[in-house]
Amino acid sequence: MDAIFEATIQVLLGDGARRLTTTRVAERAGVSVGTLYQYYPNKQALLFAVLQRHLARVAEAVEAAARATHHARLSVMVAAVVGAFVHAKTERIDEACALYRVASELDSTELVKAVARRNRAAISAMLATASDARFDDLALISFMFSAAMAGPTRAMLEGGASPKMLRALRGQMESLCLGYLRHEALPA
Amino acid sequence: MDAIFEATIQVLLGDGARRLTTTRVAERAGVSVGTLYQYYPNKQALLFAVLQRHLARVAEAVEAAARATHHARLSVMVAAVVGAFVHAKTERIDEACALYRVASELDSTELVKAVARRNRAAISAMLATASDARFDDLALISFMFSAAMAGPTRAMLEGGASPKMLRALRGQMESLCLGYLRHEALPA
Amino acid sequence: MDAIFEATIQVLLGDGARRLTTTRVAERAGVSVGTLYQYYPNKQALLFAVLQRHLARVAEAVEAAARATHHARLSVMVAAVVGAFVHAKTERIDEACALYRVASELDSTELVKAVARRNRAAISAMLATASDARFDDLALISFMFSAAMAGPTRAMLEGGASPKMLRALRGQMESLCLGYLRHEALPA
Amino acid sequence: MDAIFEATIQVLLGDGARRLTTTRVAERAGVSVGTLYQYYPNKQALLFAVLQRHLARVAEAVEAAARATHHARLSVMVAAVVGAFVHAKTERIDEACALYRVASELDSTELVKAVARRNRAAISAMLATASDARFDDLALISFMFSAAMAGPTRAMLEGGASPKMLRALRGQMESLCLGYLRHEALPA
DNA sequence: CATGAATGAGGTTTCATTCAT
DNA sequence: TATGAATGAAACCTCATTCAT
Repeated sequence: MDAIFEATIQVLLGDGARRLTTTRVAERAGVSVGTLYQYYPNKQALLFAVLQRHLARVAEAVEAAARATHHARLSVMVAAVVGAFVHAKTERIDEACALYRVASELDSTELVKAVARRNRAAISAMLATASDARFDDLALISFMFSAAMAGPTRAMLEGGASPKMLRALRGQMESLCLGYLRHEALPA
Repeated sequence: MDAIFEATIQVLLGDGARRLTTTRVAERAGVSVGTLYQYYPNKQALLFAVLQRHLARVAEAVEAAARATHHARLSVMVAAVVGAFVHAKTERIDEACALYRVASELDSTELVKAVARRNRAAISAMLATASDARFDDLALISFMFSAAMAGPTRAMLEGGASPKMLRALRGQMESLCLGYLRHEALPA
Repeated sequence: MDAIFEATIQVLLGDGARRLTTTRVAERAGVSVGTLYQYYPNKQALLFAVLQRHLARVAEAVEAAARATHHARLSVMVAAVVGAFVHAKTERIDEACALYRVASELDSTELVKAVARRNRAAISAMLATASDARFDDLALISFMFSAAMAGPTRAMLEGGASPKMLRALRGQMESLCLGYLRHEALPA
Repeated sequence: MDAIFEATIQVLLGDGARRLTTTRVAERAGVSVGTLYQYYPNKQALLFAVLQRHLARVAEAVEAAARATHHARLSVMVAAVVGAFVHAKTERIDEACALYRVASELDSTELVKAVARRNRAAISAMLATASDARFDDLALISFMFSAAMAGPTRAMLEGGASPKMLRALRGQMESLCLGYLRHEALPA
């Protein structure tokens, strides 16, 4: 049920990860605990599902942006991917923010890794077709690219971003990533 | 007591955040729970202390590196700060890794913010003296600098870094940060 | 419905008494829980019914055998009753086995007592007509007779009877009961 | 703690197996649930321990009686073993009675089998030395002997034995077992 | 009649914390 | 000061039962 999903995020934000109990989530969702357990076999499964949906959305956004800019110039690629990433993370800013707090409660390592792989694959494929640059170790470079987007985003969300900074974020991240890629591009 | 400190990290790494109980920590430390409670008034305080020590170390390393390179060129500054950051995080790699897992158990936001401020202040002060560049919004730029270091480091530690990547990390991070700063430097 | 009956026994055997839930029984029976509750007002009633049918069958077998051997000799009586008892218990060996596990879940004392009374009454009436023996305290003797049959049968079913022992059981039980009755018969 | 032991039996008798909850046991024992769980890691372990102590006592009584009558005559052996068994079961009649109700709640099959083996071994060893009888299949015969004691005892305890019957039980059981053994003894 | 999602009381278990020794 | 048994609130989860469809 979708109400349970939303309730989980709300409780996470309102009460914190430590106060997130199945009972509280059910209450907030307006259902009984029993009902919650009919949809999710246990607490971990619930959190896992919430995290998964969020990560999947972000990954899809990145993949779409990457696919759409194959064969473009670096600056276009970076603008597209960074834009998609920031937008996906920011669109449901509460969700993203809340989920940083559960990822560690959870055996989510595999899930996080899998999504990270997906992102890197999309980025690698994209960069390989750049019209104005060529790269040596695409695995390493796409890893850095991803991490370079994740770092400031996380810092911003966790820090309680000021509106001004949030607006500035996208431009700065483009600068960060583009600067890096140009620095690492093989000499023509 | 220092044994309690170490025990906390060991338990965190061995059993995970969910299994970290005061009794288990005391056991691992070779003392009784009662003793543990004589040093730390409650579980949160213990975790807080552990997190604080780690963050303080990193902050000190960054501050020292930043102070040492006042008036130097950008590339020297970046090399120093990135080197100090990576070294501090990597030196006690288990500790760093373990602590990512407690941040959520804890109302550590304030602590994390405070340390982040410290880092940014040090970096701002440093960048203001760069011999070969000048910047407009130092607050924003030092924020991005910090976040650009944190992102790949975290990704690497959480992902179970391969030795090869770990070695490559430092160079890549220099590239990332230096590329960014040059891109953002005001035209001479 | 008979499917519910069978399902109950299957669940009991397959999953144990602790795992026997109304939902599981309904599922196994291929109906919905709601339907189950239209046939049995509650879980106890279901178990009660299953136990009752089993006990009734055994009692009927014993009664028939007893009635059929009125006025016969002791050895004939014992052979008939033991044979009927063992056959009835063994015919649906899974059922018998399963039911030992619910007796405690259930306030079945009264039911068990009532059936025991029925068995003893039939046996008493039979023994009173033995052509070659007379007894003093028929209530006591028929109690012992019943219990002497029940003991080894239960031990065998609960212990997971080896085929060899199962075959031997009937002869041994005749020996047990006949030896007892002859020992207790009043001197002619 | 012994209070928990006793409380378990009392709750079993007073409230029935279905009402036996860890909370209730702790309450009755005058301790907190937490304390209960410091002595027994879970509910099953508690019940298991109670059952085990009872069965061990009975087995010890049977073994002692059997050992003490090696080389005696059958009638002496039977009197000793039956006497010991009935006494052990009757001494703590409430305990014995209560335990019939948990044995099935529990994965006690192995325990029960092990104790049964112990009893049969003791009885076999004893019977092998009888001065006035020899037997063919001692495994089978000791199985029947044990079961012949268990049957009436159980029937009596479960049925709510009348004092008169309880007194008569021992004599009747001797008669039952002795009659059987004589019937099965090989011809001299 | 049949269904099965929803309910929620109640069971088991954990664990931060205290305090008498 | 150190100990660790005792505490009990509170978490997770189950499952008999109901009732709108």
